[in-house]
Amino acid sequence: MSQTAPDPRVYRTQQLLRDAFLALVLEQGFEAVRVSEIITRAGVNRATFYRHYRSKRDLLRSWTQNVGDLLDAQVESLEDPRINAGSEEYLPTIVVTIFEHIAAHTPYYRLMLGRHGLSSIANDIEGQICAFLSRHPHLLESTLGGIPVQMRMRAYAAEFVGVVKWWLEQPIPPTAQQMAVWTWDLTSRLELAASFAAPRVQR
Amino acid sequence: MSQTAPDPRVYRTQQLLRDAFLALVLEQGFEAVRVSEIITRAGVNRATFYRHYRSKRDLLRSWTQNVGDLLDAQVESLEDPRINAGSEEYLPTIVVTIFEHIAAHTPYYRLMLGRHGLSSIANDIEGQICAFLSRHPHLLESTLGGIPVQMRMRAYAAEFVGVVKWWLEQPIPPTAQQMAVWTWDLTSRLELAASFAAPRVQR
DNA sequence: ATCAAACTGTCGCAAATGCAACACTGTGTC
DNA sequence: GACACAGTGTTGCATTTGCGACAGTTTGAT
Repeated sequence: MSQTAPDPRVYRTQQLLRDAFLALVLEQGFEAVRVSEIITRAGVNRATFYRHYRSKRDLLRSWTQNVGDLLDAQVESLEDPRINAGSEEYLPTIVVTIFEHIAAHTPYYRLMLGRHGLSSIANDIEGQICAFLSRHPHLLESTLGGIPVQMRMRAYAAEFVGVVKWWLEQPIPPTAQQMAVWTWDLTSRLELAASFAAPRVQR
Repeated sequence: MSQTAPDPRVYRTQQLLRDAFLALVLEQGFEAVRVSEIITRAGVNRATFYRHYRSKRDLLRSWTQNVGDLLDAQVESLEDPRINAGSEEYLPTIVVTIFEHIAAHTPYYRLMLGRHGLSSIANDIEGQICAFLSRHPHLLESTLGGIPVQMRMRAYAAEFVGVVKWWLEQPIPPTAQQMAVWTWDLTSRLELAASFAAPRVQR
């Protein structure tokens, strides 16, 4: 997991470049954006840009990387991700944490998943989610009616991305807590349905 | 007129420091704000702060200086400040320019003139306006019923600051153009009243 | 009065950034 | 093809900023 450099100057310039990049992509689309435009709007020198990134695509990769690392770090810092978050029903804190993470990075996720953004990246994000699930196996029952774990991860990832897309479109979005509850309910129902259906599939 | 350094880094840090300073003064008042807080919130190093300013008061002075210089530059660039700005009645472009300038620096002026800001600075600003009027004598008739020019400048300055304060308080403020028209009307009426009253005062 | 803690202001050195110049690539025009 | 033109990467050197350490000052508690 690559650490964001602790030097405030680095943080600043990267932030400036990302802000400029975000605005430009929303205005013109990813392909049309030029490095020159990014650095002009960010007020950053060309040489500085290339000291951080090799291209605009690399900027995007790096951004995704960092946001992902942040989520990982946040999750790692949880004492026990399986513990109830305080609501009456059972609900792992990790689910709430994830939605809070998205809320904290709304601009990024709106860019990546929104209708006018880089929705082509949604696939990558689903892949990242699968990787995330692999790193946190306690989120899934280890076996469930013989359905391959990989397939279940893909199903959950797609479902999750869809829900998040919907969330990001809401003018008055529900809280992260509320989203976590609903999403957890959904997931449980999926698992339940699968556990009923599985025997028949297995014959 | 001190120039703002052309180096983007300088511009950045000064902007960061001003933003942090503005927020902190509005939260706690000028006296309570500490240099440590400013630099922490701005994400700027202590040494850097002192390379630019000698104290928080100096930061304020410098900011005022810069905003004033900007206004001056804008006015200097006008071809003929006396020309009609496009409305049907006579209205010097310089008046519109001034209100547009204030609109462009609303945060600054709200801080300086607002109820919860540094209203103690209003005096300094009135002084600056007088100096500004001195540098642009075409804004005043050279003689008017024997009333000392200095006194008339003070009157206009006070009236102007009062109007601007009102403007900055409006939830849906009138446009700069509209403000210019109204203010110009007011001023004209002042000059007119004076020209009637003056003979009697002179005996 | 004394002491600790927090804040202020300054210093030298390390790291990041800006700048100007350069070669290189594509792109369209004649 | 020849050409101008705009955009891409790279390099050496100047400037700005961050960092850590330091001494002096203010503040507040005992």
